[in-house]
Amino acid sequence: MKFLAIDGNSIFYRAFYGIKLLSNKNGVFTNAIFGFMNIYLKNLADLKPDYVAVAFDTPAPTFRHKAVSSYKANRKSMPPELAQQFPLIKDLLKLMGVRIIDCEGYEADDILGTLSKSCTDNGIECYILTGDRDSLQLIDENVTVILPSNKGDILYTPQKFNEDYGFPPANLIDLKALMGDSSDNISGVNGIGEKTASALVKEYGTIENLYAKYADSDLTKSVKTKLSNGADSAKESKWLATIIRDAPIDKSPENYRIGEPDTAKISKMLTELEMYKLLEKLNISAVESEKAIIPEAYEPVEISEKDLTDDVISSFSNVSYIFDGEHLFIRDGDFVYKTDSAELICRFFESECNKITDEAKPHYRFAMAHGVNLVNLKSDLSICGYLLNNSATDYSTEHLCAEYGVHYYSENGEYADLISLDRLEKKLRAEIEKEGMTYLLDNIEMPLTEVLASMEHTGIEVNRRGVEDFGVHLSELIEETQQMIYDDVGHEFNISSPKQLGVVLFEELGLPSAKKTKSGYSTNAEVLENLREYSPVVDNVLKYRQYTKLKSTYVAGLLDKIADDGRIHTCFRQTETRTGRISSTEPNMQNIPVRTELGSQMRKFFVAEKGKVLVDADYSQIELRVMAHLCGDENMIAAFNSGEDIHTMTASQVFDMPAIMVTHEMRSNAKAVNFGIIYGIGAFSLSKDINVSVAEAKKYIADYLAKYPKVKQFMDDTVENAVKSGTVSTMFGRKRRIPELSSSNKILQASGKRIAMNTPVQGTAADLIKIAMINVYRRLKAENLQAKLILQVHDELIIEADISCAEKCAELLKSEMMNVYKMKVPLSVDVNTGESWYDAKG
DNA sequence: TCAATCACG
DNA sequence: ACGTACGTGATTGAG
Repeated sequence: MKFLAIDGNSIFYRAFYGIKLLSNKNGVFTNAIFGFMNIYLKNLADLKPDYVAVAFDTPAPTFRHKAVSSYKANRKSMPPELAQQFPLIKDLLKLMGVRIIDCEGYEADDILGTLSKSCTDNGIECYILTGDRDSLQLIDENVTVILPSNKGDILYTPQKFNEDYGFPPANLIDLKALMGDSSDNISGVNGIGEKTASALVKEYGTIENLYAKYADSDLTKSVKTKLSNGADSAKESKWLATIIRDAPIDKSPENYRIGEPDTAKISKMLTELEMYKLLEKLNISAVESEKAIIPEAYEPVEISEKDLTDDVISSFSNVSYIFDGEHLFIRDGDFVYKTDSAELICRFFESECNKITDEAKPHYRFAMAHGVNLVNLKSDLSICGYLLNNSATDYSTEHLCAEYGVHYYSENGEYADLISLDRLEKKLRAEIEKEGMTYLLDNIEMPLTEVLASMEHTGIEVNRRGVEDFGVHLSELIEETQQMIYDDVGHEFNISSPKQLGVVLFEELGLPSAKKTKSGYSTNAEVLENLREYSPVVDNVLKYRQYTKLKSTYVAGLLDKIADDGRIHTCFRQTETRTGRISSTEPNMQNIPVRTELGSQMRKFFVAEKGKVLVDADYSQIELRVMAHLCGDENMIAAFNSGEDIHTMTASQVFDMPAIMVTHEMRSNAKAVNFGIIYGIGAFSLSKDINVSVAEAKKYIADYLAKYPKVKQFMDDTVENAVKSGTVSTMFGRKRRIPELSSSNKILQASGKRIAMNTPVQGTAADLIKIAMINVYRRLKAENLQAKLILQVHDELIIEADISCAEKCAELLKSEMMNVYKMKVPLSVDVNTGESWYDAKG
């Protein structure tokens, strides 16, 4: 028989600090619960105990016999994010049939001490799970202590303890009696540290034995004096360090037998906490959870399978379907139709019936690859889920069902997703309507999916030879630079390892002010930039970094992604970002180098195919214009209406002088402030950015906000609103929850405020370009132009157009982007045409 | 798997 | 007193 006794407080603390802050959509924090359960479940699986107890310190401890231990020393400063999780973990454990135990006036480890003794008395194997090494004193042949750690748990048996400490576990309290423990307010013997204490314990065992013999021993005079002076303290310390083993608690192991879990309540609780991973681990399906929430949503669905035919397809009016690229299932009421025939699948996609599905982009890709149109797709549930909660990572039907309390028909086996779709869709639609996002869904996100699919499908041509040659050139540069670094340093090392590089720069070469540290020296570009004058190595390291970045991420990375048609087909992700932007992966086509001369060469290899050109258009300062529109500041609007360079105009207005008097530096500083405004400005960062004192930066910001009072008004209102509602939104109703605002952590709060200021601006700009993309896509199609939209880079769109219609496309593109929405300031668009992306960038 | 770094808007 | 601007993705080294 096995007994698992857990120090609840200690493990819970470790779990909290070991896992980044997590919360559900109501702002209830869950990271400690998650971490605790991970540790608990792992040990449960490993040990398979018959009995389990989780001991907690009493909420208002009155420890009569000893000082508070380390984590309790911090009790006053226990963050509310952790404190609020205690009742939850206790409830959860109880639901899992685990007994929670505490005892007025006793610490958790006293309870463990008592339970472990009781186990020994009853011939039961005892395992103590704790993060507190104090408990190691409880180890004996019958009692094992498990210390969880990232590298795997450490099991302390008497043998293992002896190997580590060099004496038996029972003497741990003697060690503490001598060396003390500041975190537990145990004083020990003054002047005796870990080394001496350890040696003494190894030699004498207990302090009683030590004090009986030390006077006649060959210990040094100094040690003898210390021991003699500290005799009382040693005795007191030993008593303090000794864990109590007869606390007044229920000592009968049989009363700690693991009970039956209440799965219904567990799944209800974990669903509310949005802890789906944990549900999965517990092997409790989400089904039971929403049965518990809204049982009325569940009605059994009887399904008859039929084969799909043309006649059947033409009879559809509203259906849901799933498609994995090969197999199509369609549900029409009580009937499920399936087929693997590409021809029938295309027929279905083309048919007029209204369709809902889980994730539509691949379906559009399939249709395009087969030369047909997927029409009347009304709802993509992954996108619905994204609009309702853009911080999730999983928008699968099963997940969404769990989150929104819809029955997931897992009892229908392979049809579970399919059978669940229509109910889920109704629920999500209702939520979206409630949140005012129906327009956003129907008129922006849903139509956009097809546009993105088309862009992915078309792809962009790459000059493979050019990239390869560039790679060879880079290899030469890398080789040269590397050799120069090795020569200067005097030996070889891995320049790409920040750790090794840090040692070389700051220890071997002795470069100054290794200011920034965090698990070592910081060696980022900003730090190195300031060290250039000290050694030629620094400059070469910066070069090496640039070359290797280009080589590995861009040359090698892109070559790897060129498809058989000689083009790159990136994946645009529509449910990824918190602000509403789209992202690009495999490869990321939104971070191709442009800011440096060498890097921008890469863009020469992205080309139009023969007989075509690239038409590139980008918005200038769209985010600042959105800001001007949103806040309605007359001065800022006037600056944009003047049509002059906005940063110069800003400088002119803020410094109150004619534009012609604005110096290069003034413009550049004004530009930095303009950027800062969009990000939720801070004086410190601005000062670093434009290299002035914090005080000066402060003045810049103050002057700016004084000149543009409605900007300040807008920021204040937005933040105030965000704090009240926990949410911000864009012009088109896109929402973002900001749980950081309800954190007690000031830094997180401040970050939440910046997010609140930035998201409406960045998000609205994202909405605008999405609308423009849809309009451009439709016009190219409607006007039958030999041209395709192929890339989007946040404020930039690229069309590959037949030379014959390039001019028309340029006009169309510019006009659709400029006139996408009537704003209080004009939207300015620069458009250029060229053979390559490099050329088309003006 | 995570941290550090750096590419983009 | 604290840490220090918003949003992404890919690669590398190291645990």
